Amino acid sequence: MQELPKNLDHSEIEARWYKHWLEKKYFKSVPDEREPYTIVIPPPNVTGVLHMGHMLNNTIQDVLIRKARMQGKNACWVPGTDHASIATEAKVVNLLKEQGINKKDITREKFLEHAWEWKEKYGGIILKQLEKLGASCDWDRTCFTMDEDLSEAVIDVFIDLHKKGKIYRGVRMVNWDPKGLTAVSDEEVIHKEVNSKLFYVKYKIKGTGSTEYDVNIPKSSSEVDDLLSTLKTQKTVNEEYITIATTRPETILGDTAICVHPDDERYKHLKGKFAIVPLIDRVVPIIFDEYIDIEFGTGALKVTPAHDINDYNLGIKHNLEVIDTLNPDGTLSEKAQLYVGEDRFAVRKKIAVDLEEKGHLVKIEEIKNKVGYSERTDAVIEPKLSMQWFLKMDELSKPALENVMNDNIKLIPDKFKNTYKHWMENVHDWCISRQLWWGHRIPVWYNSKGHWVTAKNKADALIQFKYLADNVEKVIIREELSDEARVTYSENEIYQDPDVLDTWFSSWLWPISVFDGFKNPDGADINYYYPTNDLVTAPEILFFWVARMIIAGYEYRKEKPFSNVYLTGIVRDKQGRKMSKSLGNSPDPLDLIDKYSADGVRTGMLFCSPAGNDLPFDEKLCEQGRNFTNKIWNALRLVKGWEIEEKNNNINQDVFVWFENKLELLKENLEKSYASYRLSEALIDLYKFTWDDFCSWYLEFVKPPYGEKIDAVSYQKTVGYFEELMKLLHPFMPFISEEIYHRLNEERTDDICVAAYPAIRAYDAKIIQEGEKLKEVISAIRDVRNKNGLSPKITLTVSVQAADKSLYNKFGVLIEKIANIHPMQFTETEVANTVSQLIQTDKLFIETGVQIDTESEKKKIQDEIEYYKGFIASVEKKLSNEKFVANAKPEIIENERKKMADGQSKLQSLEESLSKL
RNA sequence: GGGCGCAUAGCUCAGCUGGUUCAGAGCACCUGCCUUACAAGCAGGGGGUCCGCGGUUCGAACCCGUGUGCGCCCA
Repeated sequence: MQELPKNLDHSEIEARWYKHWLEKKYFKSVPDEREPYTIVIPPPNVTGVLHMGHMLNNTIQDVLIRKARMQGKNACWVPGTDHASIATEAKVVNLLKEQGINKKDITREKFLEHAWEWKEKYGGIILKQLEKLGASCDWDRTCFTMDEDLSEAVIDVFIDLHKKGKIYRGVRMVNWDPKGLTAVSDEEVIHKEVNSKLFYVKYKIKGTGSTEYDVNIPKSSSEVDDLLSTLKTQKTVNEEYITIATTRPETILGDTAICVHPDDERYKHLKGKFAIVPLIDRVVPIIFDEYIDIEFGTGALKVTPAHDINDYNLGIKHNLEVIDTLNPDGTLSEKAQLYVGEDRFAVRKKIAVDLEEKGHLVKIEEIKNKVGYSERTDAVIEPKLSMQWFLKMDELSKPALENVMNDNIKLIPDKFKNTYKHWMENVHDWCISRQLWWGHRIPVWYNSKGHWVTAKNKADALIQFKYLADNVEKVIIREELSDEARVTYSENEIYQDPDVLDTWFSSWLWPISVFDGFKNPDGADINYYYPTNDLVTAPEILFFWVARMIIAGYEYRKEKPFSNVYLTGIVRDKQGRKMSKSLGNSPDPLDLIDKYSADGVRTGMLFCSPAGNDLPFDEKLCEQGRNFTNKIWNALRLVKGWEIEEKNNNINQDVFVWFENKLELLKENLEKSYASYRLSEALIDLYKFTWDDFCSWYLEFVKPPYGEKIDAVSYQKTVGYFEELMKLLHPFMPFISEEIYHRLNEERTDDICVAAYPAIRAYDAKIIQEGEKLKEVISAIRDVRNKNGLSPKITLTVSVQAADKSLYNKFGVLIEKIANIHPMQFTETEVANTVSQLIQTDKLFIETGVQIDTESEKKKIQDEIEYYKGFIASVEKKLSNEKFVANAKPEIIENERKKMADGQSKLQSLEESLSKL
């Protein structure tokens, strides 16, 4: 027998087994006659490094896929990454900046070269890290959203949806970074609370107040001043103003309405009236909308549709003019009329002075408000209107809603159905364009007049243009074709849209495109693997990604992309904050694996993560996982340390029966947990079973006394159980289970990774109950030993009073061994000077060899008597309640009767003990 | 502002159709052990107004209403 080290070197076995599995191609999947079980990975960001969220997410996927593989299904887990336009482009821009290269100074082609170079160098890191976790992906199938085939699918889908009339061009408010001269996504805007000024500005109501001042035309500047002061102080009787509050007075120049709440008594009389914008005298309507917060400011809002998203929406609703008063660099444009070319913040100061001078400024308040800053340039974000591409969602989303609501696609946990429904019923059109270079370039071509066609490439675009031109000519043949309408095109004239598509516009095709389902819609792969089985992802992208995959699935395959969506929780730190790179509160997963082993971290993550619930991460959980691997390892050391003797004394026969039944019960429970995706529960059951039932009870039962050998039957049985346990554990702890499996039988050539998952057989609940009672008896004796400060080395004398003696006949020898007692004796009466323990209806009398503290023993028994008296009374009350007897189910009444009988029997027994003391 | 969810031991959570000697697990804690697999361990133990209030019911941690406190999503 070889000497096994006290602790297991996990990094050695992890490297060795992962390599072995790869060599054996266990993770590889090709279509065959077996039932497929498929998962597509939520493609991590190609710039990403593994974080705790990935750990959780991929551990869950690996558990599911490994179990399916062992169950004989054709398990296929497709890995890959997405190109993450925004994040990657930002990374590359920064990298170039470090090299002294400014994105603006190089061509698009050159930039993309750098980007690809970057991707080739760093893009695979996260997938390599997944291997460390033990992820059993089919690496041969690794995909990237910008791979040739996947890209083609994206472009084809754009063109197809455009043909179907689902894609259109429209104006939208974006987060504009005036310093970086680009739109940024919502995620890249940092909202900071700052001290601001709230300017109260009054606008005159048109048609009020006298314009017929009886004054002379001023002839000198001093006369002008006089006149102004006169006008300022002079209150014209019927002159009326409406006062608004704003933090951004420079946007007044773009105002096209004043809005108030329809229920606001202060302004009801202004219906149908107009206001005059100060300084530029633009006449704008006063509109009424329930959007207005009556309490805020004056209850009147200036509406600037070009520079605020809410104002923009009001503008659409009330058909307002949109006046964009800003240039891309944050200076005021010609349309502002005043301060043209000056910076927005300089103008804010100036305009305040000018408004004051003209008598429009009522007051200024200091307030705190939130202002968005660009994550990259720290410039104040400017909401800005720009032309974008949109996908119409109303029709497309219908099957996606329906098939989730009818559970054709199950969300786990199903509480997310509500959220999903709410979103899908209020779905907005999807803005699919991004002002970036890295990504799939929009397949739209323009001519110099702004006519456009969708086409896969320039040659195709020219053909499209020709077709368009010919048809325009035909349609307009009778009239003179205006120069503007005449479609022109030439190699040099036409150019492609500079924008790229949203990254989700490629990842929504993922479950189809990874199986080549667009180019090869009737291919072997797509037909076999689609629809996939389970998708494991985070609830935060339920809409961004999951819903859109479902939409694409029904649009392009007329079929769901997956049957179950397991929504994981968010991994949080101890303070409840989401773990994130920017907060720096996330441990490095690879360090954790190093410290606690992959198995340890996997179980640590799963110990505490029911589906859909946040996971308050604590490194202690990984430690617990590691300790679990250590426990298993040491169980192996024990078993491997036994010397075997070729004899069969049947000594442990009843132990085997108990353990086998208990094992079947465990398997049944595991199956229930798996079926409802309660992986955490399955793992905890396995943990408890392995630690308690197997290690603490079973192994102690069959362990031969010191210096003795074990009989061959007990050894074989033990090895068999151990192997079966390892199979059950393998999906959760792939490395140690494989290692143990081989250590238990060093000649074996098969691997647990592809071993058959144990089948469930029937069990006898009575046998299990008997086992539990046996444990109780042993624990009771240990308890007495502990409470009386008796060393485990002292052999105690125990008598038992029991109506049914079978348990003691069966397991007496075992109890004697485990609890270190002399052979048990049966008794019909109380045994004097002993400590008694009540086990169900049996009574143990334990001689401690020390003087019994009668008083405390009495107290203990009296307390129990009190408890049972109360208990019996409550049961009695129930049983004497006519309504209970009339309404409750028969088995429940029967159970109450049994409770009553048991309670009475115990009470009697306790009273007997008391009287003997 | 609209929608959704949560509240059970010090912590994290189970408690599946309202009914077991039903209030449970893991961790943490306390006591005793370096017992020849494991101190990353062994044996034992204490600990709860099931958030408050009201209701339905023979019976409520569980169902309904309401209050409070948290969280998330959308605007």
